[in-house]
Amino acid sequence: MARKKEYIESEVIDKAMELFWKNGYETTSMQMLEKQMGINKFSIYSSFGSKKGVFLECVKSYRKKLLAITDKLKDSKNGIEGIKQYFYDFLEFAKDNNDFIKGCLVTNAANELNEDSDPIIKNQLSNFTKEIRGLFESNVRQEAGFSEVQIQEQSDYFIVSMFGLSSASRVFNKPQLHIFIENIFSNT
Amino acid sequence: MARKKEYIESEVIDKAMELFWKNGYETTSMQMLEKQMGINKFSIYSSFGSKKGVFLECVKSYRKKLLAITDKLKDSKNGIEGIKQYFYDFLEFAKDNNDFIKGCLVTNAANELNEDSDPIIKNQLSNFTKEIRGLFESNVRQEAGFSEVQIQEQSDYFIVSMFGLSSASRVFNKPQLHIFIENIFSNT
DNA sequence: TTAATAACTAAACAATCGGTTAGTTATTGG
DNA sequence: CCAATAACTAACCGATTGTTTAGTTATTAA
Repeated sequence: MARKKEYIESEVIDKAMELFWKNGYETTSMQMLEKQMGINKFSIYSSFGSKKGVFLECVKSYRKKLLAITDKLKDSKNGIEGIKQYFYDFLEFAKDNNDFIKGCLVTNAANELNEDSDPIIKNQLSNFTKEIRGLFESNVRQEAGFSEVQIQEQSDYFIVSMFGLSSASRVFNKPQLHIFIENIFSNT
Repeated sequence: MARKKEYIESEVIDKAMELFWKNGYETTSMQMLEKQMGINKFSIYSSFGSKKGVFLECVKSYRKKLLAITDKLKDSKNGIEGIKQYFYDFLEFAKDNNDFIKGCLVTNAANELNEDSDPIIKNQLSNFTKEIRGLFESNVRQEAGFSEVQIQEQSDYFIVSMFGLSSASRVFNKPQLHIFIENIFSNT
């Protein structure tokens, strides 16, 4: 019927993901995406429609990759200790080939947001954050003696710590981030 | 001799600061700066040389404004309790007219950084972070029973929490951020 | 009053932004 | 083998990026 695609969409998305992860949304240009994905603009636009389309597809793929880690968190009956393990697993997940810790793709992008940001992207990132928060909540709930209010407080605290871990990775090195995690969980 | 400037440099810098604070470095354009500062490109360039020049001047001014809060932290003999107060003071400092919490100008900008970022900006932001960390350290040192290693760990923990507070402000509201602060200090 | 100086306006600069499109190349069913 | 179809290349789009510059207006010392 017609010519075959010379690339696999899921593969080029994972390549694009690296860029968004490292640089955020705005700083990543179509030119950079062309180079990194190894295909040209036409192919990118015919496959994903727009830059936003590429990004949202990357978020989807990122979410999928995170599932392996969050599944472990979901299945663990270790309560807050399970969350701690999640933070360590996440740190491994979030580093590139040079041990540079990229933080969380989603929280990095969330940090770019302001009142005027694209509502679709805003919504996607917000939903993602809520999803993780829900996982934290159900784990905290396993712990004895917490009221429903305290459970929410603790979960939000862990979410905010995740943000901190993410932003701090730009300034701190890996051992320091490990100290950070130890400190987060030192009072539980 | 010649015509007088029709603006005061420190005043237009403070106006520019609002933009960088809210939007970060990249997203803030010269066009936006012109409008917000109330002067045109020529004046901006003749006063500050470049966009980078404007930004670095903003960081300087931001640092000055923060001094009022850090001075309180420096003079307090309340140890970690003093740091807690600093976090609350900072939260007040970091909100705009609509109660939107902008986070920290410096940590917001730090979050944009990657390996390829401008080394001058990178350095300025890193120095700033170190300065705050130093303040935290001297406050933690006031507490009894901490080893030198523990003092550094605690200080880094507070710095990272500051990052978290900053990034999280994009997603959370003010009451939740207050809960976050309470949680940070609940184990001390 | 006038010449010198500096701050102003506004248009333009090359480069890049995200996005499109005309024309060519490869694949496949009939 | 050939027409139909879709993926490719590459030039191009208008808009915007940070930055510069030519020309005008205001100020002041002489």
